[in-house]
Amino acid sequence: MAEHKRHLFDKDEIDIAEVAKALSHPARLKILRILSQMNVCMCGEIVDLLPLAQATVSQHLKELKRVNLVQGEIEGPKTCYCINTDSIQKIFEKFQNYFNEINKECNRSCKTKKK
Amino acid sequence: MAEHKRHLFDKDEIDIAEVAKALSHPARLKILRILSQMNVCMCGEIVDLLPLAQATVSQHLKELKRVNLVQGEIEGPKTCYCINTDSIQKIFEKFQNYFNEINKECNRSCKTKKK
DNA sequence: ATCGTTCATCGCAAATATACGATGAATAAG
DNA sequence: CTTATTCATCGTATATTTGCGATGAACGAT
Repeated sequence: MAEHKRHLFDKDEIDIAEVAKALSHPARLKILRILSQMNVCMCGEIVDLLPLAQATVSQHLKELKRVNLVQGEIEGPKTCYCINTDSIQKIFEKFQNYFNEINKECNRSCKTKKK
Repeated sequence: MAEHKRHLFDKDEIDIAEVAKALSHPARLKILRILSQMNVCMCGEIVDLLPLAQATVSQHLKELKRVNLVQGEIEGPKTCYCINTDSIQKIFEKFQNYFNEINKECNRSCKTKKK
């Protein structure tokens, strides 16, 4: 009786919501920043830069991979992570479109009666 | 032992994460769309357009107000909701900056070794 | 004053998310 | 083969989110 109704919405909204969810934790935002600065990097390096345990960071990375913001490739015992540039570009465009849409026709907001 | 570590991150990341969280549910994305199309509108109208109970919609509206995406004004027994245009503009700029930042220096991603 | 409408909030149940220690898989090095 | 390193995953505890019925507050209309 909770978190069951997501399916009842438009695919568009569900998709954007998924990405927003992935971006809804400071640790994940920071991981993306780290990855964008460090080029390719390994999980351990990220762990060293965050106040979180290795298991937790691994979970956050998994979530970022799930929505395609990040890609990881196993290299022997290590795993090499990096930003998924193409995907991020597309994702950002979706956000941009959404924001444009909800910001378009709003000259007539209730601020007119605000005072 | 959970959801306690948010405070340990940069204010910047915490702020963006807060907004992303508000945008992380399809119902809330749809509510914003509805508000942007209907000009000002009352909670009841939104409830009619969503597959959710009134109490639930009210909660979602509260969350959207919390991060300033929406403003609401009580008018007698009704409450008039509308998009907070100015605030949305600022919020979008933050997102934009963040995306630009993580997308900047990534010519050197691991796709080079992808194949 | 009473009634109906509109909505916020409370209290609860269930689902998810967050965090971590422990374990195990995979490989490199010895 | 043994060991050390790196990481994913499992299991678990706790916190948060989602959803709703029930209730009550605020007002307009009668």
